[in-house]
Amino acid sequence: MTSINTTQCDYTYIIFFYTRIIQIKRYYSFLASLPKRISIELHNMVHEVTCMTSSYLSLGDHELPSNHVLNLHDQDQDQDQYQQSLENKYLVEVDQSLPSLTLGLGRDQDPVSLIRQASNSITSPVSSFSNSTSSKRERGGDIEEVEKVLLSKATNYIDHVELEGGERKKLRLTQEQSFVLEESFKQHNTLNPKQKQSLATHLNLRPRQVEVWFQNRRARTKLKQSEVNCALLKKCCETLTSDNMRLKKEIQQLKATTTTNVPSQFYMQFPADTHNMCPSCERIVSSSSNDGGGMAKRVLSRSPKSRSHPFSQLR
DNA sequence: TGTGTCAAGTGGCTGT
DNA sequence: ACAGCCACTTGACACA
Repeated sequence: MTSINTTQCDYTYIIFFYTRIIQIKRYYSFLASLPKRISIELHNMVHEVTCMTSSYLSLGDHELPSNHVLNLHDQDQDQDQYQQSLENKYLVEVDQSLPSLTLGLGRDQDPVSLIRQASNSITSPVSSFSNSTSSKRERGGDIEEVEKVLLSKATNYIDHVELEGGERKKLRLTQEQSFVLEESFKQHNTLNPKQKQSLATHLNLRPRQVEVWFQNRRARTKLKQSEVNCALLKKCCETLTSDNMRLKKEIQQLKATTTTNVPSQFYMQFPADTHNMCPSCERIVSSSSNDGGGMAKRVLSRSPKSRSHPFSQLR
């Protein structure tokens, strides 16, 4: 229906749109099984591509209404209508600079600038909603990269069909998805690319989403662990404080006793009645044993483990 | 309405 | 240069 003047087209430019059309068709077959509302979104996508390419894209049995088929001569009018209709629907990221053309390349636009425009309208492949462009995962500019980005973009339409007025909608994982991810996390808390890809395929998520889930899950685990450690340290601190108090009292008592009954040169040979081992660090803090050993002796017989500090054990 | 949770964005660091 | 990870942050959402 639209005549394509290939002499004016860069081959890259053709490949770009052709790739996108194929991807959308691929997604359409998936979406065909989903509720009508999702299908509406797909038609919007198709419409977008139609706008961009000015060529009619057939979707098998689900053909677009005739008013969705663009004509080179009424693009501007149709563009306005399209923008208007988008505002009433659930579509994401309506780019005002949506390329109005075109494989036919009329007016004063050149293929290179158009393809740049199209690429710029595509946000980060890792972001479902953000318009920010600073992601370091967005590197590369060849067709293969563009293809990946487009694929991601198409997926975003599926993931976020609930979007209204361009607002960001939070993705909630289903119980099944969470369960599978949890089970996987129990087996290995990091993923290699193959595992990531297979999980993503199995759960119908993007690999990036699986990756993010694992990152957040590791962070949660770490946070929980540090809370446990904190509680443990608090307990240890309380024990040490009370031991310290008791020791001070006992020292005072000892001083009082020894100064009256025993010559000072025998101080070190007193039974170490008031020392025992700290359960965590195994340092001698006090004792209630009557084994007859002196404090010096007990300190010397300290376990080699005492070199490791309780705090380090908690790490 | 305040708060907690969680998916996702961002920037820095590190290993290859 | 790039990928992967982490710490920190943001924003949507659920719930009391």
